[in-house]
Amino acid sequence: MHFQWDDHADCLIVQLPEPFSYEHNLDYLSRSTNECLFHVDNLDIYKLLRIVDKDVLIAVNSADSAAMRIRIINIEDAAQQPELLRAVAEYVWEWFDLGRDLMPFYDLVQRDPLLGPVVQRFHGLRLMGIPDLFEALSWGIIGQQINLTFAYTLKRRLVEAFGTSLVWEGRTYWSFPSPETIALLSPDALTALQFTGKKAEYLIGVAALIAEGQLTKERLLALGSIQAMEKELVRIRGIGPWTANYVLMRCLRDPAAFPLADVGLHNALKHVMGLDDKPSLDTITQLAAKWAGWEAYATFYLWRVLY
DNA sequence: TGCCAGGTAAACA
DNA sequence: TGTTTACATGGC
Repeated sequence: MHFQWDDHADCLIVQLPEPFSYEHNLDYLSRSTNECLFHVDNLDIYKLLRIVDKDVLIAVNSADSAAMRIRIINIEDAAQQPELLRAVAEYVWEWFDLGRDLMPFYDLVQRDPLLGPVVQRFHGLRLMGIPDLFEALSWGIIGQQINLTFAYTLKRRLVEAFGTSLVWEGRTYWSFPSPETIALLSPDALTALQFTGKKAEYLIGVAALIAEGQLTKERLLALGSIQAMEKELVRIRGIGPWTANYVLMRCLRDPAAFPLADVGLHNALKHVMGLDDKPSLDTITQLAAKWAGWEAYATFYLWRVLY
């Protein structure tokens, strides 16, 4: 990771890899007008980060294609805090998956009749992540078996009820609730927000595991293989194969993670294949064999054809 | 207005 | 081990 503080521009500079399309990433981030965890304003992305008990409001921009500029809005002497700068740069680095070399993926699928046109159309798109494990698991659980529009509504209710916020120039910025906060809730507090009883239990259970320190990104990553991580995640009540792979894909950053049961993936394949019905799981498994090692990226690119 | 939604656990055969 | 059903509610 390369980053430096630019005194003249008063912002953090993170070098961008090739290929990288800020526009395609921004399009992805703009897909819901009901997103509550960041705010896209023209070419700026505003986001509130929690960095060791401090609320840090950042604005990300990429005016030129070679670098990302990150303003740290609410902290006067950010330049004097190297740990803070590093934490911010690392967050953005993970969020945009800047450490990934995309060329092996493109080499693998550019001649694929299904994926070839898709990767060409969204060239430079990165798999936008959810670096925080609790947020990633929560978003997965929230999204189970409901439409995305409603999922965004539920997330907003959760965040606005239990998250932390910062007001800046008339706009309120939110960060995701801490697992410690959610672990202490009774299911009633979540069913009141229209969570189902089960999802309320799942979410509180996961929050407790993380709050107690039993479940961490580091522990999962230390297991080494994707199979071992998936097995460990699926042991947790409320986390099935889909959620486990969703989290492996967007948080643990395994490019071979594959949420096979994903309805969005099914509909995207139906669309690009020109089918009348969604393809069967067997058909998808056969197709995905050609994307081996890059199933997560294939899935993420395919989602883009729908929204 | 009925079917569908970025599934999972639990019951059942 | 593999299949079926309840969950629960909003969106379109």
